[in-house]
Amino acid sequence: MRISELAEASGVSLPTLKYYLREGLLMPGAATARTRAEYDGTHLERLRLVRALVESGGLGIAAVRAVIAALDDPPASPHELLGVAHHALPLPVEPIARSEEVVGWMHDLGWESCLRSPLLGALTRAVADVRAAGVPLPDTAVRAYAEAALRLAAVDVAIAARATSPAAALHTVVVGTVMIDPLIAILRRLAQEVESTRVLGA
Amino acid sequence: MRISELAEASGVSLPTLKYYLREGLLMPGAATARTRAEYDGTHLERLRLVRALVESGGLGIAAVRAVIAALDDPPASPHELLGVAHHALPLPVEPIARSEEVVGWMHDLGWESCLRSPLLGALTRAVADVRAAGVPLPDTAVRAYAEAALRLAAVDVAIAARATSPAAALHTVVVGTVMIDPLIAILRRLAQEVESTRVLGA
DNA sequence: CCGGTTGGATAGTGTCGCTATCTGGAACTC
DNA sequence: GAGTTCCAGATAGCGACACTATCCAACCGG
Repeated sequence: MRISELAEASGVSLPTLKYYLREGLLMPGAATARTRAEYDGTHLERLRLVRALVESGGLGIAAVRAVIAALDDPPASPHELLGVAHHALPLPVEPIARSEEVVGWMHDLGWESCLRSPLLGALTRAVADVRAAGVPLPDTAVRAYAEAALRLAAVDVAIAARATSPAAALHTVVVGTVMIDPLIAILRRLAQEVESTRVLGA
Repeated sequence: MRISELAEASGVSLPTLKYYLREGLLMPGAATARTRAEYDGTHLERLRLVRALVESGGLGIAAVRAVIAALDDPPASPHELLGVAHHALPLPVEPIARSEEVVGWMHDLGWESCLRSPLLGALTRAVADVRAAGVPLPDTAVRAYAEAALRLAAVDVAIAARATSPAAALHTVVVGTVMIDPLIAILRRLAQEVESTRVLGA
Protein backbone atom coordinates (compact mmCIF):
# COMPACT_ATOMS: atom_id res chain seq x y z
CA MET A 1 0.00 0.00 0.00
CA ARG A 2 1.07 3.62 -0.41
CA ILE A 3 1.77 5.97 2.42
CA SER A 4 -1.59 7.69 2.24
CA GLU A 5 -3.30 4.33 2.47
CA LEU A 6 -1.08 3.45 5.41
CA ALA A 7 -2.17 6.66 7.08
CA GLU A 8 -5.81 5.84 6.58
CA ALA A 9 -5.46 2.21 7.60
CA SER A 10 -3.56 3.05 10.78
CA GLY A 11 -5.41 6.19 11.78
CA VAL A 12 -2.12 8.04 12.01
CA SER A 13 -1.93 11.29 10.07
CA LEU A 14 0.37 11.50 7.09
CA PRO A 15 2.61 14.23 8.55
CA THR A 16 3.01 12.12 11.65
CA LEU A 17 3.99 9.13 9.51
CA LYS A 18 6.67 11.24 7.89
CA TYR A 19 7.79 12.34 11.33
CA TYR A 20 8.07 8.73 12.46
CA LEU A 21 10.05 7.90 9.32
CA ARG A 22 12.42 10.77 10.07
CA GLU A 23 12.83 9.66 13.68
CA GLY A 24 13.46 6.07 12.67
CA LEU A 25 10.40 4.69 14.46
CA LEU A 26 8.97 3.44 11.20
CA MET A 27 11.15 1.66 8.67
CA PRO A 28 11.12 3.05 5.12
CA GLY A 29 8.86 1.35 2.60
CA ALA A 30 10.16 -0.46 -0.43
CA ALA A 31 10.92 2.27 -2.96
CA THR A 32 9.15 1.62 -6.25
CA ALA A 33 10.38 4.89 -7.72
CA ARG A 34 12.22 7.90 -6.52
CA THR A 35 9.05 9.46 -5.19
CA ARG A 36 7.04 6.37 -4.42
CA ALA A 37 7.29 3.61 -1.85
CA GLU A 38 5.27 0.57 -0.95
CA TYR A 39 4.24 -0.24 2.63
CA ASP A 40 2.78 -3.47 3.97
CA GLY A 41 1.41 -5.22 7.00
CA THR A 42 4.69 -5.05 8.88
CA HIS A 43 4.51 -1.28 8.78
CA LEU A 44 0.98 -1.36 10.08
CA GLU A 45 2.07 -3.65 12.89
CA ARG A 46 5.00 -1.43 13.76
CA LEU A 47 2.73 1.58 13.84
CA ARG A 48 0.34 -0.12 16.21
CA LEU A 49 3.29 -0.86 18.46
CA VAL A 50 4.58 2.71 18.34
CA ARG A 51 1.19 4.23 19.02
CA ALA A 52 0.57 1.85 21.90
CA LEU A 53 3.95 2.58 23.49
CA VAL A 54 3.51 6.33 23.15
CA GLU A 55 -0.14 6.65 24.09
CA SER A 56 -0.74 3.89 26.56
CA GLY A 57 2.79 3.25 27.74
CA GLY A 58 3.62 6.92 28.05
CA LEU A 59 7.03 6.44 26.46
CA GLY A 60 8.81 9.28 24.68
CA ILE A 61 10.04 9.06 21.12
CA ALA A 62 13.62 8.30 22.17
CA ALA A 63 12.49 5.52 24.49
CA VAL A 64 10.34 4.01 21.75
CA ARG A 65 13.37 4.06 19.45
CA ALA A 66 15.42 2.21 22.07
CA VAL A 67 12.70 -0.37 22.53
CA ILE A 68 12.43 -0.92 18.80
CA ALA A 69 16.18 -1.26 18.46
CA ALA A 70 16.15 -3.91 21.17
CA LEU A 71 13.27 -5.75 19.50
CA ASP A 72 15.09 -5.77 16.17
CA ASP A 73 18.11 -7.41 17.77
CA PRO A 74 16.86 -10.26 19.96
CA PRO A 75 19.25 -12.14 22.25
CA ALA A 76 20.03 -15.78 21.52
CA SER A 77 19.20 -17.20 24.94
CA PRO A 78 16.07 -16.74 27.02
CA HIS A 79 18.45 -16.14 29.87
CA GLU A 80 19.54 -12.71 28.64
CA LEU A 81 16.09 -11.81 27.46
CA LEU A 82 14.88 -9.97 30.51
CA GLY A 83 18.16 -8.12 30.81
CA VAL A 84 17.87 -6.82 27.27
CA ALA A 85 14.23 -5.96 27.78
CA HIS A 86 14.72 -4.09 31.03
CA HIS A 87 17.77 -2.31 29.70
CA ALA A 88 15.80 -0.93 26.77
CA LEU A 89 13.00 0.34 28.99
CA PRO A 90 13.12 3.65 30.82
CA LEU A 91 12.85 3.45 34.59
CA PRO A 92 9.57 4.67 36.13
CA VAL A 93 11.55 7.10 38.34
CA GLU A 94 15.07 8.52 38.37
CA PRO A 95 17.25 6.20 40.45
CA ILE A 96 19.39 7.26 43.39
CA ALA A 97 21.99 5.30 45.35
CA ARG A 98 20.42 2.12 46.70
CA SER A 99 19.73 2.11 50.41
CA GLU A 100 20.61 -0.56 52.93
CA GLU A 101 16.93 -0.96 53.54
CA VAL A 102 16.04 -2.13 50.04
CA VAL A 103 19.01 -4.48 49.95
CA GLY A 104 17.73 -5.93 53.22
CA TRP A 105 14.32 -6.43 51.69
CA MET A 106 15.81 -8.38 48.80
CA HIS A 107 17.47 -10.72 51.26
CA ASP A 108 14.34 -11.10 53.33
CA LEU A 109 12.32 -11.92 50.25
CA GLY A 110 14.87 -14.37 48.91
CA TRP A 111 15.32 -12.15 45.87
CA GLU A 112 19.09 -12.47 45.80
CA SER A 113 19.05 -12.63 42.01
CA CYS A 114 18.10 -8.94 41.97
CA LEU A 115 20.98 -7.68 44.05
CA ARG A 116 22.83 -6.39 41.02
CA SER A 117 19.80 -4.88 39.32
CA PRO A 118 19.83 -1.13 38.64
CA LEU A 119 16.16 -1.28 39.57
CA LEU A 120 17.19 -1.19 43.23
CA GLY A 121 18.24 2.42 42.83
CA ALA A 122 14.84 3.23 41.38
CA LEU A 123 13.16 1.33 44.19
CA THR A 124 15.09 3.33 46.76
CA ARG A 125 13.96 6.51 45.10
CA ALA A 126 10.34 5.43 44.84
CA VAL A 127 10.19 4.50 48.50
CA ALA A 128 11.86 7.75 49.52
CA ASP A 129 9.38 9.74 47.42
CA VAL A 130 6.36 8.00 48.92
CA ARG A 131 7.63 8.76 52.40
CA ALA A 132 8.58 12.31 51.48
CA ALA A 133 4.99 12.80 50.40
CA GLY A 134 3.91 11.91 53.92
CA VAL A 135 2.60 8.38 53.47
CA PRO A 136 3.77 5.87 56.05
CA LEU A 137 5.34 2.86 54.38
CA PRO A 138 6.38 0.20 56.87
CA ASP A 139 8.49 -2.83 56.02
CA THR A 140 5.48 -5.07 56.20
CA ALA A 141 3.64 -3.09 53.54
CA VAL A 142 6.56 -3.27 51.12
CA ARG A 143 6.84 -6.97 51.81
CA ALA A 144 3.18 -7.45 51.04
CA TYR A 145 3.44 -5.39 47.86
CA ALA A 146 6.43 -7.46 46.80
CA GLU A 147 4.54 -10.68 47.28
CA ALA A 148 1.67 -9.41 45.19
CA ALA A 149 4.18 -8.24 42.57
CA LEU A 150 5.52 -11.78 42.43
CA ARG A 151 2.07 -12.97 41.47
CA LEU A 152 1.89 -10.36 38.76
CA ALA A 153 5.29 -11.46 37.49
CA ALA A 154 4.20 -15.08 37.45
CA VAL A 155 1.45 -14.12 35.02
CA ASP A 156 3.92 -12.14 32.93
CA VAL A 157 6.32 -15.05 32.70
CA ALA A 158 3.50 -17.45 31.87
CA ILE A 159 2.40 -15.21 29.00
CA ALA A 160 5.94 -14.81 27.73
CA ALA A 161 6.62 -18.54 27.97
CA ARG A 162 3.94 -19.17 25.38
CA ALA A 163 5.90 -17.30 22.73
CA THR A 164 7.25 -19.49 19.96
CA SER A 165 10.53 -17.69 19.29
CA PRO A 166 13.04 -15.60 21.22
CA ALA A 167 12.02 -12.61 19.14
CA ALA A 168 8.37 -13.11 19.96
CA ALA A 169 9.19 -13.63 23.63
CA LEU A 170 11.22 -10.43 23.70
CA HIS A 171 8.37 -8.56 22.08
CA THR A 172 5.92 -9.91 24.61
CA VAL A 173 8.15 -9.12 27.57
CA VAL A 174 9.10 -5.60 26.52
CA VAL A 175 5.67 -4.55 25.39
CA GLY A 176 3.97 -6.41 28.19
CA THR A 177 6.16 -4.85 30.82
CA VAL A 178 5.51 -1.31 29.75
CA MET A 179 1.90 -1.62 28.60
CA ILE A 180 0.56 -3.75 31.39
CA ASP A 181 1.68 -1.24 34.02
CA PRO A 182 -1.30 1.02 33.33
CA LEU A 183 -3.56 -2.03 33.20
CA ILE A 184 -2.42 -3.02 36.66
CA ALA A 185 -2.79 0.54 37.92
CA ILE A 186 -6.42 0.52 36.83
CA LEU A 187 -7.13 -2.92 38.25
CA ARG A 188 -5.57 -1.78 41.50
CA ARG A 189 -7.92 1.19 41.75
CA LEU A 190 -10.93 -0.96 40.97
CA ALA A 191 -9.75 -3.42 43.58
CA GLN A 192 -9.45 -0.58 46.09
CA GLU A 193 -13.12 0.17 45.60
CA VAL A 194 -13.99 -3.48 46.05
CA GLU A 195 -11.78 -3.89 49.07
CA SER A 196 -12.91 -0.70 50.76
CA THR A 197 -16.60 -1.52 50.38
CA ARG A 198 -15.83 -4.98 51.72
CA VAL A 199 -14.02 -3.56 54.76
CA LEU A 200 -16.28 -0.61 55.42
CA GLY A 201 -19.46 -2.45 54.64
CA ALA A 202 -21.91 -1.09 52.11
CA MET B 1 10.98 31.77 57.33
CA ARG B 2 11.16 34.00 54.30
CA ILE B 3 10.70 32.81 50.75
CA SER B 4 14.38 32.66 50.01
CA GLU B 5 14.88 30.47 53.06
CA LEU B 6 11.99 28.28 51.96
CA ALA B 7 13.68 27.91 48.59
CA GLU B 8 16.91 26.84 50.20
CA ALA B 9 15.26 24.52 52.71
CA SER B 10 13.15 22.78 50.09
CA GLY B 11 15.65 22.66 47.26
CA VAL B 12 13.11 24.29 44.96
CA SER B 13 14.33 27.39 43.13
CA LEU B 14 12.86 30.76 44.02
CA PRO B 15 11.34 31.41 40.58
CA THR B 16 9.70 28.00 40.75
CA LEU B 17 8.31 28.84 44.16
CA LYS B 18 6.78 31.97 42.73
CA TYR B 19 5.41 29.90 39.89
CA TYR B 20 3.78 27.48 42.33
CA LEU B 21 2.31 30.42 44.23
CA ARG B 22 0.87 31.79 41.00
CA GLU B 23 -0.55 28.41 40.06
CA GLY B 24 -2.09 27.91 43.47
CA LEU B 25 -0.06 24.82 44.32
CA LEU B 26 1.51 26.57 47.27
CA MET B 27 -0.59 28.65 49.65
CA PRO B 28 0.57 32.24 50.23
CA GLY B 29 2.64 32.89 53.34
CA ALA B 30 1.43 35.07 56.19
CA ALA B 31 2.01 38.63 54.99
CA THR B 32 4.05 40.59 57.51
CA ALA B 33 4.12 43.62 55.24
CA ARG B 34 3.07 44.42 51.75
CA THR B 35 6.30 43.06 50.35
CA ARG B 36 7.14 40.47 52.94
CA ALA B 37 5.60 37.15 53.96
CA GLU B 38 6.40 34.44 56.42
CA TYR B 39 6.43 30.74 55.51
CA ASP B 40 6.52 27.76 57.85
CA GLY B 41 6.65 24.00 58.07
CA THR B 42 3.29 23.53 56.39
CA HIS B 43 4.66 25.18 53.29
CA LEU B 44 7.66 22.88 53.34
CA GLU B 45 5.36 19.90 53.69
CA ARG B 46 3.18 21.05 50.85
CA LEU B 47 6.21 21.54 48.68
CA ARG B 48 7.40 18.02 49.36
CA LEU B 49 3.97 16.77 48.34
CA VAL B 50 3.95 18.80 45.14
CA ARG B 51 7.44 17.75 44.14
CA ALA B 52 6.66 14.11 44.85
CA LEU B 53 3.46 14.20 42.80
CA VAL B 54 5.16 15.93 39.89
CA GLU B 55 8.45 14.06 39.84
CA SER B 56 7.59 10.61 41.05
CA GLY B 57 3.90 10.52 40.32
CA GLY B 58 4.26 12.07 36.90
CA LEU B 59 1.29 14.37 37.44
CA GLY B 60 0.90 17.65 35.60
CA ILE B 61 0.38 20.96 37.35
CA ALA B 62 -3.36 20.93 36.77
CA ALA B 63 -3.66 17.42 38.17
CA VAL B 64 -1.65 18.39 41.23
CA ARG B 65 -3.96 21.34 41.75
CA ALA B 66 -6.98 19.05 41.61
CA VAL B 67 -5.41 16.67 44.09
CA ILE B 68 -4.59 19.49 46.47
CA ALA B 69 -8.09 20.89 46.19
CA ALA B 70 -9.48 17.49 47.07
CA LEU B 71 -7.11 17.15 50.03
CA ASP B 72 -8.13 20.56 51.34
CA ASP B 73 -11.77 19.57 51.30
CA PRO B 74 -12.04 16.10 52.83
CA PRO B 75 -15.34 14.22 52.75
CA ALA B 76 -17.15 13.57 55.99
CA SER B 77 -17.56 9.82 55.62
CA PRO B 78 -14.96 7.21 54.82
CA HIS B 79 -17.51 5.89 52.40
CA GLU B 80 -17.08 8.75 49.93
CA LEU B 81 -13.37 8.93 50.47
CA LEU B 82 -12.28 6.73 47.61
CA GLY B 83 -14.71 8.37 45.26
CA VAL B 84 -13.27 11.79 46.00
CA ALA B 85 -9.75 10.47 45.73
CA HIS B 86 -10.25 8.70 42.43
CA HIS B 87 -12.16 11.61 41.02
CA ALA B 88 -9.28 13.96 41.71
CA LEU B 89 -6.73 11.69 40.10
CA PRO B 90 -6.09 11.58 36.36
CA LEU B 91 -6.66 8.24 34.68
CA PRO B 92 -3.57 6.34 33.53
CA VAL B 93 -4.98 6.16 29.99
CA GLU B 94 -7.71 7.93 28.06
CA PRO B 95 -10.92 5.96 28.51
CA ILE B 96 -13.13 4.67 25.71
CA ALA B 97 -16.58 3.12 25.82
CA ARG B 98 -16.51 0.12 28.15
CA SER B 99 -16.63 -3.24 26.42
CA GLU B 100 -18.88 -6.17 27.21
CA GLU B 101 -15.76 -8.13 28.00
CA VAL B 102 -14.65 -5.98 30.93
CA VAL B 103 -18.16 -5.86 32.34
CA GLY B 104 -18.16 -9.65 32.18
CA TRP B 105 -14.90 -9.75 34.09
CA MET B 106 -16.33 -7.62 36.86
CA HIS B 107 -19.16 -10.08 37.24
CA ASP B 108 -16.85 -13.07 37.16
CA LEU B 109 -14.66 -11.52 39.82
CA GLY B 110 -17.55 -10.54 42.02
CA TRP B 111 -16.59 -6.90 41.60
CA GLU B 112 -20.13 -5.66 41.12
CA SER B 113 -19.37 -2.58 43.17
CA CYS B 114 -17.21 -1.33 40.29
CA LEU B 115 -19.84 -1.55 37.60
CA ARG B 116 -20.48 2.19 37.66
CA SER B 117 -16.85 3.19 37.86
CA PRO B 118 -15.44 5.33 35.05
CA LEU B 119 -12.32 3.22 35.45
CA LEU B 120 -13.98 0.55 33.33
CA GLY B 121 -13.60 2.74 30.27
CA ALA B 122 -9.92 3.12 31.02
CA LEU B 123 -9.62 -0.62 31.56
CA THR B 124 -11.23 -1.27 28.19
CA ARG B 125 -8.75 1.07 26.59
CA ALA B 126 -5.74 -0.41 28.36
CA VAL B 127 -6.68 -3.94 27.34
CA ALA B 128 -7.29 -2.87 23.75
CA ASP B 129 -3.91 -1.13 23.65
CA VAL B 130 -2.05 -4.16 24.98
CA ARG B 131 -3.65 -6.34 22.36
CA ALA B 132 -3.11 -3.76 19.63
CA ALA B 133 0.56 -3.88 20.48
CA GLY B 134 0.55 -7.57 19.69
CA VAL B 135 0.60 -9.11 23.16
CA PRO B 136 -1.88 -11.92 23.72
CA LEU B 137 -4.01 -11.24 26.77
CA PRO B 138 -6.40 -14.08 27.53
CA ASP B 139 -9.20 -13.92 30.07
CA THR B 140 -7.25 -16.04 32.47
CA ALA B 141 -4.33 -13.61 32.52
CA VAL B 142 -6.56 -10.64 33.28
CA ARG B 143 -8.26 -12.65 36.00
CA ALA B 144 -4.89 -13.48 37.53
CA TYR B 145 -3.78 -9.85 37.34
CA ALA B 146 -7.01 -8.78 38.99
CA GLU B 147 -6.50 -11.21 41.85
CA ALA B 148 -3.00 -9.91 42.42
CA ALA B 149 -4.36 -6.36 42.24
CA LEU B 150 -6.79 -7.25 45.00
CA ARG B 151 -3.84 -8.15 47.19
CA LEU B 152 -2.21 -4.82 46.40
CA ALA B 153 -5.43 -3.05 47.27
CA ALA B 154 -5.69 -4.91 50.55
CA VAL B 155 -2.34 -3.43 51.53
CA ASP B 156 -3.50 0.02 50.40
CA VAL B 157 -6.64 -0.18 52.47
CA ALA B 158 -4.72 -1.47 55.49
CA ILE B 159 -2.34 1.49 55.28
CA ALA B 160 -5.20 3.95 54.87
CA ALA B 161 -7.15 2.40 57.73
CA ARG B 162 -4.38 3.38 60.12
CA ALA B 163 -4.97 7.06 59.50
CA THR B 164 -6.40 8.92 62.46
CA SER B 165 -8.66 11.38 60.66
CA PRO B 166 -10.64 11.50 57.41
CA ALA B 167 -8.26 14.17 56.16
CA ALA B 168 -5.22 12.02 56.88
CA ALA B 169 -6.89 8.99 55.30
CA LEU B 170 -7.68 10.99 52.17
CA HIS B 171 -4.10 12.15 52.00
CA THR B 172 -2.84 8.61 52.33
CA VAL B 173 -5.21 7.23 49.73
CA VAL B 174 -4.66 9.93 47.13
CA VAL B 175 -0.92 10.14 47.49
CA GLY B 176 -0.55 6.42 47.97
CA THR B 177 -2.58 5.61 44.90
CA VAL B 178 -0.56 7.79 42.59
CA MET B 179 2.88 7.40 44.15
CA ILE B 180 2.80 3.69 44.82
CA ASP B 181 2.09 2.90 41.17
CA PRO B 182 5.75 3.41 40.24
CA LEU B 183 6.79 1.45 43.32
CA ILE B 184 4.69 -1.47 42.17
CA ALA B 185 6.01 -1.17 38.63
CA ILE B 186 9.55 -1.52 39.93
CA LEU B 187 8.72 -4.40 42.26
CA ARG B 188 7.03 -6.12 39.36
CA ARG B 189 10.15 -5.90 37.22
CA LEU B 190 12.32 -7.18 40.03
CA ALA B 191 9.86 -10.01 40.54
CA GLN B 192 10.06 -10.80 36.83
CA GLU B 193 13.78 -11.35 37.21
CA VAL B 194 13.21 -13.57 40.21
CA GLU B 195 10.44 -15.52 38.57
CA SER B 196 12.24 -15.98 35.28
CA THR B 197 15.40 -17.28 36.91
CA ARG B 198 13.23 -19.59 38.96
CA VAL B 199 11.43 -20.92 35.90
CA LEU B 200 14.40 -21.01 33.53
CA GLY B 201 16.83 -22.25 36.14
CA ALA B 202 20.07 -20.39 36.78
C1' DC C 1 18.94 56.45 54.00
C1' DC C 2 20.51 53.07 51.02
C1' DG C 3 21.82 48.27 49.48
C1' DG C 4 19.55 44.11 49.12
C1' DT C 5 15.37 41.41 49.38
C1' DT C 6 10.38 40.78 48.38
C1' DG C 7 5.86 40.56 45.98
C1' DG C 8 3.63 41.03 41.78
C1' DA C 9 3.55 41.12 36.96
C1' DT C 10 5.12 39.96 32.37
C1' DA C 11 7.79 37.84 29.13
C1' DG C 12 11.03 34.35 27.61
C1' DT C 13 13.14 29.40 27.33
C1' DG C 14 13.74 24.59 26.22
C1' DT C 15 11.63 20.37 25.22
C1' DC C 16 8.41 17.47 23.06
C1' DG C 17 5.34 15.58 19.84
C1' DC C 18 3.62 16.63 16.21
C1' DT C 19 1.85 19.71 11.95
C1' DA C 20 2.21 22.64 7.83
C1' DT C 21 4.31 24.07 3.78
C1' DC C 22 7.33 24.02 -0.11
C1' DT C 23 9.68 21.80 -4.04
C1' DG C 24 10.72 18.92 -7.62
C1' DG C 25 9.32 15.08 -9.65
C1' DA C 26 6.62 10.90 -10.77
C1' DA C 27 2.24 8.52 -11.75
C1' DC C 28 -2.44 8.03 -13.10
C1' DT C 29 -6.58 9.82 -16.13
C1' DC C 30 -8.48 11.00 -20.07
C1' DG D 1 0.45 14.45 -23.63
C1' DA D 2 -1.97 17.76 -20.81
C1' DG D 3 -3.94 18.03 -16.50
C1' DT D 4 -4.46 16.40 -12.09
C1' DT D 5 -3.15 13.97 -8.15
C1' DC D 6 0.18 12.04 -5.36
C1' DC D 7 4.76 11.43 -3.23
C1' DA D 8 9.65 11.91 -0.85
C1' DG D 9 12.52 14.89 1.30
C1' DA D 10 13.53 19.14 3.58
C1' DT D 11 12.53 23.02 6.48
C1' DA D 12 9.91 25.63 9.43
C1' DG D 13 6.20 26.37 12.64
C1' DC D 14 2.91 25.30 16.52
C1' DG D 15 0.81 24.48 21.07
C1' DA D 16 1.33 22.63 25.44
C1' DC D 17 4.02 22.41 29.47
C1' DA D 18 7.02 23.37 33.29
C1' DC D 19 9.61 26.28 34.45
C1' DT D 20 13.02 30.61 34.33
C1' DA D 21 14.37 35.40 33.85
C1' DT D 22 13.66 40.16 34.22
C1' DC D 23 11.64 44.35 35.76
C1' DC D 24 9.68 47.43 39.08
C1' DA D 25 8.13 49.54 43.09
C1' DA D 26 7.87 48.73 47.91
C1' DC D 27 10.08 47.99 52.02
C1' DC D 28 13.15 46.13 55.65
C1' DG D 29 17.58 46.08 58.22
C1' DG D 30 21.66 48.28 59.39
